[in-house]
Amino acid sequence: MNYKNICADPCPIARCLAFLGDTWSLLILRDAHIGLTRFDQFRKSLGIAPTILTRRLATLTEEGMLEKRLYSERPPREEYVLTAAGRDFLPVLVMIGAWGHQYRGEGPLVRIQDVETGEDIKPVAIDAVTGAKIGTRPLRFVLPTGV
Amino acid sequence: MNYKNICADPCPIARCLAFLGDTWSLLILRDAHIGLTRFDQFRKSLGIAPTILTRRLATLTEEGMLEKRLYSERPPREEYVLTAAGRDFLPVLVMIGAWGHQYRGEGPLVRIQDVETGEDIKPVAIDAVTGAKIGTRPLRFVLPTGV
DNA sequence: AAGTGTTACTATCATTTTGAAAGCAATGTT
DNA sequence: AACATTGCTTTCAAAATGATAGTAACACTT
Repeated sequence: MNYKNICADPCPIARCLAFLGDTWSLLILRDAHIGLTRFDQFRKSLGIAPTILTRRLATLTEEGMLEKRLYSERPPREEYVLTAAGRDFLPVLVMIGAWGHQYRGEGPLVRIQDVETGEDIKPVAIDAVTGAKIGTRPLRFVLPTGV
Repeated sequence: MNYKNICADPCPIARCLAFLGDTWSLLILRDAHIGLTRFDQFRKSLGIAPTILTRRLATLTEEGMLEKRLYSERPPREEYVLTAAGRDFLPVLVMIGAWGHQYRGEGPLVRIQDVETGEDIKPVAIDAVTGAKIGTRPLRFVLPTGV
């Protein structure tokens, strides 16, 4: 299975992992949600080699998670800001964090707070149709008809 | 940043990506949730090289997402089944799928149905404290005290 | 009993990706 | 004029990945 095959895969999870399935992309998105926008901010935060960072930022931009924005004309400088699609990825990061909190929670841990209440959030994924927590009712993965 | 550093990272997201940040691990977990358990099932489903599959299954087992179970004594044969931690990862996969459905939804797509109602689920991540959808209220990432 | 099939791998080696270090371009600052 | 800042690119070694072939342990069939 190569990149092209994955993109044509009818599974929406596979389509995401086609460009997010690597060591850095999700961490870059995490940092973007924290508020980082600039090349050197990402580089210092992650300790990532600049070659790789260039490539990842380019991919995330092509895939519509980030967009470049000129923040200085002289000298010309660009930063990377989240698009609507990138912002809508937050629930995924939050759910990953919730899992990590439960199963990899030893030692000091970053927490996510609601700014207004000042309390740690308790992320839960539910099915809006039934209102049930995901995982409490049996689910079925359905292939598209005619495949 | 290397593997060890990531594991010691106080961010629960980073701790997950330390062992899930690659092309295959999350796809293997997806297939495990669909019901696959055997080496050749994963291999055929994903088109992954057996060398890599061996390594990924071993890592996922070490990290407590899967466990080996003997399903035949003669000949000795083992399969890989989800642990509680692996099952609790479902919300993450579902949220990734929801994002992919919204932003990579062209063409025929796998859908996730509630078995009892027979309807497609509509996954939403909420904060159980405020009841608000994640992304509708400002959040803050808080470093552990004393760091 | 010999040959064939099944399943879960391992061995080998070429290709691809990653990573570390240094350097560069365009400019502001002193 | 010299140095600092920022967003990269170049170079090359090291590590990961992938394709192909093969193996081990057995069951089943003829």
